Amino acid sequence: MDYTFSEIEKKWQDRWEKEQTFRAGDDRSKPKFYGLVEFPYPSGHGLHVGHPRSYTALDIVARKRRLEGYNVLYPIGWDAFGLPTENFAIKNHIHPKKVTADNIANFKRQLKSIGFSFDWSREINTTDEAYYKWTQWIFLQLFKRGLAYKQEMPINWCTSCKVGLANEEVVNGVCERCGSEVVQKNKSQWMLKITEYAQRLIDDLDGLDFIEKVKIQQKNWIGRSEGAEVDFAIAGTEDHVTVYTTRPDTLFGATYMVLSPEHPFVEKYKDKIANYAEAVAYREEAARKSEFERTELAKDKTGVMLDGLRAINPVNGRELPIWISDYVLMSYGTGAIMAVPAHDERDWEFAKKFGMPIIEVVAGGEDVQAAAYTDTSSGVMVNSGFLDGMQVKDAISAIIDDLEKRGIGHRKVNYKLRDWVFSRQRYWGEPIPLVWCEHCGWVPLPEEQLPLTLPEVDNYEPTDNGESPLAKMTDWVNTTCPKCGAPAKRETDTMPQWAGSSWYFLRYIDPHNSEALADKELLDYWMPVDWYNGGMEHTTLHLLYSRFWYKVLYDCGVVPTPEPYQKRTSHGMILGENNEKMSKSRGNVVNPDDIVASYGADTFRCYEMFIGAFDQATPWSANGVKGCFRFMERVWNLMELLTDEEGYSPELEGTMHKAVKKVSEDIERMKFNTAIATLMSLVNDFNRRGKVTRGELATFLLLLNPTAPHITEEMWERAGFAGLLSAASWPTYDEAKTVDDEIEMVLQINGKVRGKMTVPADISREDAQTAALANEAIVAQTTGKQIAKVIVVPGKLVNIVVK
RNA sequence: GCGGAUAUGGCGGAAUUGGCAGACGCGCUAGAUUUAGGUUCUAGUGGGCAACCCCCGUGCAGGUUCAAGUCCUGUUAUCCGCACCA
Repeated sequence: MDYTFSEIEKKWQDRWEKEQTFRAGDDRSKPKFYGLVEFPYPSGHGLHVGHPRSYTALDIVARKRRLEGYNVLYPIGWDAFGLPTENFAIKNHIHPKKVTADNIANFKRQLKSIGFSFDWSREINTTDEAYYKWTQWIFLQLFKRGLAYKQEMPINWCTSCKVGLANEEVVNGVCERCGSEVVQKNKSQWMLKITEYAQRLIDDLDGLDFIEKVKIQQKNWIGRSEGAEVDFAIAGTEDHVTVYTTRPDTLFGATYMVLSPEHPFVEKYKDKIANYAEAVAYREEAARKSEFERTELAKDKTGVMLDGLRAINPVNGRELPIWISDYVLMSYGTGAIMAVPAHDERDWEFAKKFGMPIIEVVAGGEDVQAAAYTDTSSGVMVNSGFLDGMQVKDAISAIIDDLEKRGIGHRKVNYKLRDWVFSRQRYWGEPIPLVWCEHCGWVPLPEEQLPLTLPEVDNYEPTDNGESPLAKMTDWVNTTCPKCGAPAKRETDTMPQWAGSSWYFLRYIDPHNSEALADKELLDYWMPVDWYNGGMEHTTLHLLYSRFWYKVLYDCGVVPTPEPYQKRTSHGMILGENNEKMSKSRGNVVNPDDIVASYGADTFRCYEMFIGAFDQATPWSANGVKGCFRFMERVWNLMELLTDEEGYSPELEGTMHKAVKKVSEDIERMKFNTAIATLMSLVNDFNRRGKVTRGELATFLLLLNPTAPHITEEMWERAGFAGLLSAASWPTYDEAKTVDDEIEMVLQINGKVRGKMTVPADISREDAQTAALANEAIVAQTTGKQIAKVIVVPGKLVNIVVK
């Protein structure tokens, strides 16, 4: 009988939809499982083969959990606001709303063709008014708690298109579209105070089951460092400049100071700075560079010494020259550093280039004139007054105590994490629900006026002065102050795409609620998300942003737990056949539709899981897909080997119990490739023996079902098993039956395999040693040699050491 | 630069604790079946050797150990992220 996968898959997909097989239930007495995957951005390119890697993995987990008796929530939706849609709309004169609807329809068709067990009744879309009403509501909570504020921030500005650009749209310092120069332009932007949550975002990671690299990456991104702020007096003034340093112990080694080119002192003391014009020119040059370029260590250090401005080292009264240089960033610390070239690589390079003195203050390294001595953990202080002779650790405490006593410095914890720039000068995003009133300042819209909808207009193209396209829509912009009733203007910037995706997992719980973002009791039942899988590239932005929002909602009493995701795992990228990232320009893109059409969804799902280690990048292979298709055919042909015996036959009993154990454990560890390998071996065993019993087939179909749901349902039905396979129970195994009575032990001489012997599994050390020494192969090779030692590893091997 | 990872046959990968390196799949070779084969089945397949024995073999160089893909030291190469892409 032919394996007619397209008919079979259509049949079961229709059946599941009709019977609502995968709808999350209301039975709150059952244990719940909330599995989450990152909802897609519905781009015009359609589904990428990378999406199903994540979706199939958690689909397998979700299906297994249902078979294990859990009430499972496995939802999907659309993260539909965004730049590409807006740019496509502008270019082709189609409204972004229409573009979005078309793209979603296509994505939905594709996802359905793969047979994911999503609860489609909970589908959400971040661009729906009923959805973004609550995105706006959350923003208002942030605003009311003082976590949203306005600040001048630089944006990328294309001098020719006269439009703000995303970093991605800036390629080598020029505009991606027109090739013109891009400069940094200051604009007042809404900011969210994620830094206020920095410590909690670090601390609360401890209780979570996140893969270690995610935790490490988040911690490094937040970048907590302990150090001190120290005031350096400006010579000839009452003023001082404050620096942040993690190495206050090296204060005696400071030989100059460096300010960020944007540091306010450059303006403040422009009259004292003889070469002010040169400094301004340098600052303008720096403005053209991205932060990435500026901090690159490999590049040549540049800078300008401020002629006429000098600082005084508070510990020894020495006068220090003040420089500006672009490797010092205004956005970190205080925008000013003390330079200790002997013990900091960047300072050392700078000092070498500009002939600044290098003074050793920690002894124990090589010659500091030849290279900076930075890892000073075993060093001892020298040339440092009262610190001399101390260990670095003690010196840090001693110097800070001294500075604090004198009132010119104090301990300070800094975070690399910066506040979240929340404004976008774009049309296709959530409007920010605030009104500017001359009398009252920024006034939030009353909650009953939400959602503040995006005006439906024909012209959503960028303005030529850097304002959002909404700024041109005067009917919409001009309003009255909700507080005093005077004429007022709406905020015209919109929210970034991150907004809608920062809380979407909450909406799935109660997607149609018009009174709250979700019902409290339902939140109590379903939260936290039990298992969230997504890409590593989201670790430092989306994952951190959504943890931040969730914590704010927790502080507001809206959600029941301090953390949203109990478990976070991550999948590797699928590369093109040539081992490069898939992209249109490289011509190595694989379309999921083609695979489903040629081989079926089950083969596609199976291959996506068999392709390689789940957490690692792997190239696509057309031949690999064929291999999985052959596996499906061999599975299908098992029907011809089916006998009417119930249960497992004795010769395969151990194999069956081992397979159940292996597949069950492998799915939990996301070792999908080895789970499938086990199932392939099982089919080989059935074929080798020329039959499969009903009991064996039933177990096999259950184990394969999460991976290949259609073919297994069909075979389940044809074999006459009761009900839907999706409603059956996951098989169990007997640990005792996974252990063999007899095992093969390896015999080694000096660590090299020289023979094998079959012995009872529970053989004692002594018996194993005796049997090994009596073994023919061993006797032959040990005769005439002296046995120095015999090592027995029970159940594994005997190693005989001879001289 | 900072941060995160990876390196095993011709290829994707396997090897939960240090204990038979190469499971499973692809590809390849030979044979069988088939009107045909880009179908299916059987056997073989890390390298060296005619062959058993044996020797070599997990990026590279050292080390620890009865035993190292796995642990330690050093080193090289590649990939991913870097805050307005999602």
